[in-house]
Amino acid sequence: MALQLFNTLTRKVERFIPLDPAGRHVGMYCCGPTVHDFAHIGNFRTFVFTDLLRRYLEFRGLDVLHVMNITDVEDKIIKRVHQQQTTLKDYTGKYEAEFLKDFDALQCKRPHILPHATEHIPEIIALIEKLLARGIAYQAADGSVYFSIEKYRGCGCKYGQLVNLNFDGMRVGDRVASDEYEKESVADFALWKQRVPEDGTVFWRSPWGEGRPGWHIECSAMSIKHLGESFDLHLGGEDLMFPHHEDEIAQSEGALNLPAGRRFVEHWMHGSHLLVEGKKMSKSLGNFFTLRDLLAKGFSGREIRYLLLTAHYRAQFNFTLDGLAAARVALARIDECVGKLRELAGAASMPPGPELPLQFTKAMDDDLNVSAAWGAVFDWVTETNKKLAAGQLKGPQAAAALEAWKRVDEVFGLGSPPSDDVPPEVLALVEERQAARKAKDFKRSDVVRDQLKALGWVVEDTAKGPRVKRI
RNA sequence: GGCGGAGUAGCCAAGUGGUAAGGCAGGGCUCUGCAAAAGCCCCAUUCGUCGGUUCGAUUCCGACCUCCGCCUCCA
Repeated sequence: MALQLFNTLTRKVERFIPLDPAGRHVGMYCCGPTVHDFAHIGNFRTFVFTDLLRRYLEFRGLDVLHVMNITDVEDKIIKRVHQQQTTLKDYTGKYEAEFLKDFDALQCKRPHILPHATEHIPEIIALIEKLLARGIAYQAADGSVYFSIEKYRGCGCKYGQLVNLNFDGMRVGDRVASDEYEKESVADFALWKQRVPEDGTVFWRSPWGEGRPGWHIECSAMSIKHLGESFDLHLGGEDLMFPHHEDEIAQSEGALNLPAGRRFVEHWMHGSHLLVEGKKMSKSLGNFFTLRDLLAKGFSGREIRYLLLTAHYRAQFNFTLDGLAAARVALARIDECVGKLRELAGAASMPPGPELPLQFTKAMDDDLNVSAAWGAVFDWVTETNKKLAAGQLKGPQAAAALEAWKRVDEVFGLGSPPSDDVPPEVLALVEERQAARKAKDFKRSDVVRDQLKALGWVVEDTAKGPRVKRI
């Protein structure tokens, strides 16, 4: 079977075929964070999804160039920079660093390129100039430059590729109507915003005067620069479909005037939102968790990653702490099994057992069906545990099983659980308990076990002696 | 109002025109001094509701109900 992925352009699951004639290189652009505040785990759901896709493409032998932008200029940022009397760079630098820290904690692979909007002003200006030259953009009386959807359509281009648009049926927000009245048409959007006093020190020179880029143009400029005029994959959260991605297509295809049959992006994919108590997690509703909130509750980045990876990317997913607790237990089951294999395998080295990777690939080829993939993993865990319990696994077989898991985990990216550094006082208690057990003083040994529990450790008596684990 | 998505056991969640994967929780047993871990067994005659097509539908079609998202900054 071949890899199939859902494409928002066609609303169908399609065979994924790279543009590269050799079928090897894949260009992948992900809409990254706007660094105006701490990101919440709803935001990170999308990044974990893009990480999963990248890793799976690599697992399938493709050579992925992964680009994720950092939006470091935007209305909210400008407002806060002004309020806090700081500079754009200081303000966004802080949140970018925090973002990347969380990104790493969730064990996402760093994109190969992390372009910043503010570092691509010349490319943005050049793109707008192309649109003006083609007559698709215009400078309005307020000095800002807008994209004309009417002119764009007049060029034979289609506006409304990702969503069905029916402007008559749309509820045009008050904000759009009152705020940007200089536009020729309500649906037109800003490419370059004329500088206003509230912008403070945040502005760049342009052929149209001082100002700053509109929201959508940065992604067009940066993706074209780093991935070319036509590339394979563009990803983001479902809320970006409209207007952001629709406008990106319009700007890019409008400016590039691509030959017939070619398009800006071949394959668009959108991750569904994370919900909290059945509602969208968002800053404005205040019902969000940041990664640091969850870390403070004692959960690890890898447990959160696991939870986010158990839901299909196109399914809305209701985030709850109960769900996270259940995920912790499920993950521990895998860890327990893999840990035993690791112990048995020792230094033995074997090629991977074929069954798990085969079932895994079958599941993931179907538009990243992670539920089926986890089903394969847990079937494998049960099988492996059975063999372990029966003493049927020797070093080489354990090594082969372990290698199979490693292959799969290159995609899931869970890695090993952090190894426990057992404090001396805990070790002392373990020894004391063991001595009591030898002396058949079980009352005493149970008291010590309770003491260990109070310290946050469980002790397991195995054939090879006692073993402690952090609770 | 327009557009899109979803309703499967206590919870999470796959799936198929031929009779329901997996995880968590729960119950019983084995192992254990007792536990833990692991193993074995049990846990949806049923897939929002009502119709239709069919030999047969949870899976296809229609209507309805409910929920969510987008249409406005937003992953």
